[in-house]
This record gives sequence, C-alpha cells and structure tokens, in this order.
Amino acid sequence: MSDGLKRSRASGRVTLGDVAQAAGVSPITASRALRGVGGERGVAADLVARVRDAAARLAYVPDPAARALASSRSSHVVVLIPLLTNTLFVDLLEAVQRTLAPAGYQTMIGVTHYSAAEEEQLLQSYMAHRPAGLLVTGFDRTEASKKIIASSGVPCVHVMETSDQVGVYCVGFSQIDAGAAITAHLLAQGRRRIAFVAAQLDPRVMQRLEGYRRCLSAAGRFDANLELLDSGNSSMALGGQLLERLLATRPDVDAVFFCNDDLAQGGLMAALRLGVAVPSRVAVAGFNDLTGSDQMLPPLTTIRTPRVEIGEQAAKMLLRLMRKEAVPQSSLDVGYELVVRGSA
Amino acid sequence: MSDGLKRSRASGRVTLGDVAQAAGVSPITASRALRGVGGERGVAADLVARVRDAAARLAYVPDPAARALASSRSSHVVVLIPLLTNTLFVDLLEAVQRTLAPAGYQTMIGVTHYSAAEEEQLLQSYMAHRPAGLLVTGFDRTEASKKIIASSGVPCVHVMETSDQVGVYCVGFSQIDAGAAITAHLLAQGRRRIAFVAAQLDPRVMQRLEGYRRCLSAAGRFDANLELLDSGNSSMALGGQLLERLLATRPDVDAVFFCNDDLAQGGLMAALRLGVAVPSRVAVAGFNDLTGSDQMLPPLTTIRTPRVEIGEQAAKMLLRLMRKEAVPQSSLDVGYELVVRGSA
DNA sequence: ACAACTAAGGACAGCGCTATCCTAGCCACA
DNA sequence: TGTGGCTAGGATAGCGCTGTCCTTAGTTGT
Repeated sequence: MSDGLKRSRASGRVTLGDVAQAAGVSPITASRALRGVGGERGVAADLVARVRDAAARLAYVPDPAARALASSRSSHVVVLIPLLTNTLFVDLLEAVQRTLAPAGYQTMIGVTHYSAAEEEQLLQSYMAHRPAGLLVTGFDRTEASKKIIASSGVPCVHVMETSDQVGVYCVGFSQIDAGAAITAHLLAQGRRRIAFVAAQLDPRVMQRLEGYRRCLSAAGRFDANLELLDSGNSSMALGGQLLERLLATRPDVDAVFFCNDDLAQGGLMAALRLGVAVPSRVAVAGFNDLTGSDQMLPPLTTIRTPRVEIGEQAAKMLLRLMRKEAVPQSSLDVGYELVVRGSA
Repeated sequence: MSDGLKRSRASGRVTLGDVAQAAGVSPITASRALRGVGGERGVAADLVARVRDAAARLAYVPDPAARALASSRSSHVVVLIPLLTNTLFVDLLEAVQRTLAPAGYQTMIGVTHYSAAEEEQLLQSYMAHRPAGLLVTGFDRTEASKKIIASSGVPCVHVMETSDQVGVYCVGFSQIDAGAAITAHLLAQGRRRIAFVAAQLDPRVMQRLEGYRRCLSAAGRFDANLELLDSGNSSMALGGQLLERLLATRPDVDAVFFCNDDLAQGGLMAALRLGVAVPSRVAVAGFNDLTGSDQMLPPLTTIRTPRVEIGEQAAKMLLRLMRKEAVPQSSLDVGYELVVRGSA
C-alpha cells in the first residue's frame, strides 16, 4: 500500500476498502470490526482498535444503501401513526426517535389519518425499503396489512394498546381501565348524570367508551342517552359545539367525560362563553393531558397517558427484536395516571 | 426463456431482470422504460408498454437500496424543522409529504429543536443517505452546515423566510412585514402603548420584533421598555406568566403583540383568570394562527401564516430542482394574512 | 448507391457492502 | 506425536440496479 490516506475510488468517497487498507486488514475484517459481529468475540481486540482508528482518521461513513443492498435490511424503522396534529403522537414519535437514533436507526414516519386503507398503502410502499423494524399504532388494520407485516418478517411493535396474543409485541395501557377510572372519579365526586362525548371514533376511543359504560353500569347509573358520539375530526371547535348540543338536549347532565382533551378544552371554552359554571353546574373531564389542558379555566381534570414512556419502551423493545435479543415480556402495560384539576 | 413468470433469484424477490425477461428485452431497456428516461423519446412506445405490463403482472417493486447504490442518489428527501410540537411545522410537513409522496419521494424528518449544532449533526448523518433533496427552515445555521449543504450538491430549498441571494432557493414571506402589519393594526385601533412579548428567540421571532420596532418608530411610539423577551420555550403557560409580569411592571400598556399564538393563548387565559378585560383594557394579538386561536375568549387576532402553501410550493420547487428542470423564480414570497378577531 | 450520420437498444462493469464458504493456525486430547 | 475440533481472518461472489460505452439498424444527402 502506498499511502494509507489516499482514497481509491473515483467518487472521492471513503469506502470500507480504504479503511481496511489503512488498517492493514481485509475489507471483511474491517466490516466485522466496525459492526462488532459476534459480540466481543470474532475479531481480535487489537485489530478492532486498529480498524476503528483508521475509520476515524479517514472520517469513514458507511453507505446505508450499499449496506441495505448487501444485507437486504436497511437502517430504517418505519413508524406509522394516525396523526401528526395530535401532540400525543408527536410526543410518542420524539421519544421513539430519541431512543432509536443513537443506535443508528433512522425513523421513517407514515401518517395514516386513521384510515386502514391509507395505512395499508403506506405499508406496501415502505416495505420496499426493507425496514429493520416497524412500529404501528394499535391493532385495528386490514387483513392485507397484517399479512404484509407478518410475511415480511420485519420485527413489529404495537403501541398505545395492549394485547395478550402470543407473538404480538406491544407497549401501551388499558384504554378501558383508564376510561373507567376517570368515570369512577366523576362518580366519586357525587356526579350522577355523566355524559360521554366523543369524536374521531377510533378503536381507542371506543375502548374508553367501553370503560365508561362498564363503570356506570356497575354503579347502576348507565343511560345510553348520555352518549354523544360524532364521527367528525376531534377539535376544540367541535368540542364546544358538542357541549352546546349536549346541554340543550340533556339539560340534567352534571358531568361530561370528553374522550380527548382537545374536545374538552373546546367544551371548557364554550362553557365560559355560555356562562355555564364548571365544575359547579357541570364537571368536565378529558383524556390524554394534552398541551394547554393545565392552562384552561378551570384547569382540566384528565388522564395523563404516558406516551413518552410508551415511545421509549416500544423503541427499546424493537431494538431488542431487531438485534434478535430476548424480549422479557411481549406485552408491556405502562399504566396511566388520573390528573385531578379544577374542572372535576 | 422458459417461463416468464418464474423468478430467477433465490431471494424470491421480483427483480428488474425478471421483468425484462418477461417483456423480452434487456434489463437496461426495462430500467429505462420504467423510469421514462429522456422524456418520451428513448425507448419505443410499444416496448415501454410491454415492460410496464410485465412489471404490473409480476408486481415488480424497484429496490430503493440498489437504485441508490447504483445511481448514488436515493429517493429520500430530508426535511429539517425546529420542532414537531408546533402545529405550524406539522402543517408544513404534511403539505410537503403530500406533494412529494406521489412523485415517489420519501421524507426523512429531522427535528433540530432550534439548535444549530443539532441541525449540523443531523445534516451530517442524513447526508450519508445521499438524499435527493433537502428542505430546511430559515437561513440561520452554522458555517459547517452551510458547507455540508453546498458541497454535497444536493438541491436545497429554504422555507419560512425569503432571501434575494442568488442561487438560494426559498419559499416564505417577510416576517418583518408581517410583524409590522399587525403592529400597524393595533395602532390603527387607537392603541398607544403596544408591548412586544416573545419567547423562543429564534431568527424569525427577531424579525417580527424588527417589524414591530420599525412600525412603532415610524409612528413615534417606540419605547424599548415595552419589549419583554424571554429565552424560554414558547408555551401557553409562559405566555400567561409573561402577561402577568408585563402588566405588573408596565401598567400603562394597552396592547400586547405576542410573537407566537401559543404565548398569546396563554396570555388570554391569564387575562381571563386575572379579570383583565380584553380587548377593552388590553388588546391582544398573536402570530401564526395556530389551532385553537379562533376558540379563545375573545377569539385571537393574529397573522395567518400560509404554511400549507409554503410546504406545497417548496416541495414543488424542490421537485423541479431534483429533476433538473428550470425554476421560474428562486425566491417565492407567498405573503401572509391579517386575521382580525375579537381580541384586538 | 455509398458514406456519413443519428438513435434505439444492449453489453459490460461497478456502486459499497456483507453472507457464505474456506483456509490456516491453534489447542486439547489420546 | 498425531488427529480432530475449533476459531480468526480472508477470498469469493453477489445484492439489484444504473452509468457508460458500443453495436446495429435506419436514414439522409449527394
């Protein structure tokens, strides 16, 4: 070798071969040394050090495309979430990225807009990239989507919900229990006519509804007429409208459980506008503890969903799966927290 | 050829070679036919049809990794934004994705958290992926970042601000003008002691401040003591605190221009809590027209920033650059809109 | 009718890396 | 001392695609 620092390719790119040459080993050994194959065995420690040193000296950066082509597995992790406009998923996403990035994985974000069809299409197109891992929201998807995931052999972790199905990896909490818990809180406050107001009727919202129903039924306070479900998109504006509609048609309501905080925030603003006293006339509760809920007047009582922890744990689980390490438990329940503030 | 439908590789993957064989042409011709090289010239129309048909029949999906390796350019577009928790950037991002996805480009999102250092590191790691295009926020970055962008030769479009520098592509609007416009509106409403309250002092916030200063100076109403700048992160809670602090120390203030809507929303809630009448006692104005601003009490007067249009136009501009097509104008000013509501 | 030109399609090589097999050297055991 | 098993490192051969020539056929002009 003439000059260890000279690059061989016309492209000017520093390749693994250059590193190997500079370190005085074969390209394969350099590859193994840098990847650390076989734990601490495999390549001898002094060789590893020499290769690492050469790579640093040459500022070597591996080519992800070449790596993906040769190993038929990329460094991408596909993350599929329903919405980017809901801070819940943004917080989740940031936690995932923060955990995955140091391990050398890039996240590719797909937004499904709560549509199973859109999700299926995203899966189809993203799978061509041979992702190393997959992170999806919930369990509600088309059969075709499930088949794509299963047959691809790509490790997959489900978030936000839990399941005890074998071979299914998930990190979440029981939406049913959480829905029941906040309903129980309203009951404990002496409320008797507790309404459930929801929009964006995705599976998790329906599970919260289920929790609400079970809790009220157990207390003998269930009344189907107190459920106000709207298929529109969840927003503050809609929350305000729904509260108005609810009070107009069910004047005896003394508490409202909004399935999501943005609806609840809109409800609180509408109450303020209409001169409806909260919580004396109606108590208001939300779900998720989104940004701003603590700034409402009165501050919103809600369920804090641990999305950051979900994101971190799911990413860690995925990391183990991608490295083919053992996963302690396939289903992780991280719980939830009732946050009692002024509105209920 | 024996059976046009049989796959040749052990991997089971349908490759370009299979398609070519099924169509009775060489792999290169198939490649050219599917990519449509040379516009409508190049490959004969009947051959193109035959190849397309074969590809569809075999459900051929090109391998992005192989493509990236061979052409040294991937199908990724890197988008760098400061924050994912600000709906402004989320709206921008969704518009970008919506425009780029049909053209076959995947977006890779990097969050800089308003840190030039973090941005530099993201650039460094993402550039290894040989992105086809780059979309960055504003012009404020390290020299090293600028060098990485320039020397990579990757087409780059800047968003949110405009610049008349030659060779710099950007889509945005004048933050200075917009800041001046809303200040002028407050002046026109008869306000005389107009405060400027800001947090998260990024370059665009400082430009709005500049607009505010120019407008007030021209009217002979400028008072440096009316500026309240906080380096903390922008949030509703901080907006409330800053309003309280402002009213305590400058009791004669009759209008507040918050540099961002979340601060303004927090300010409005604090005013409500403190019993400060808006707009009679103090007028309140925000910036960006974020989600919920129209639901405040009173609804927030603000500047609507056309982030969806910025996203679309920037993506279109980037598409042209990536295809080496001519770009009509390198700097696109999409303007802004004053939205007058109840708070001012 | 022949040379010079044009353009469609193909052969070839290689992008940068890793999976797979293979070799050489080592130790342990009989 | 011989043989089997084991391990570190290397040689080889692609992964699936596209850039760069090059061939061949068709076309035009004189």
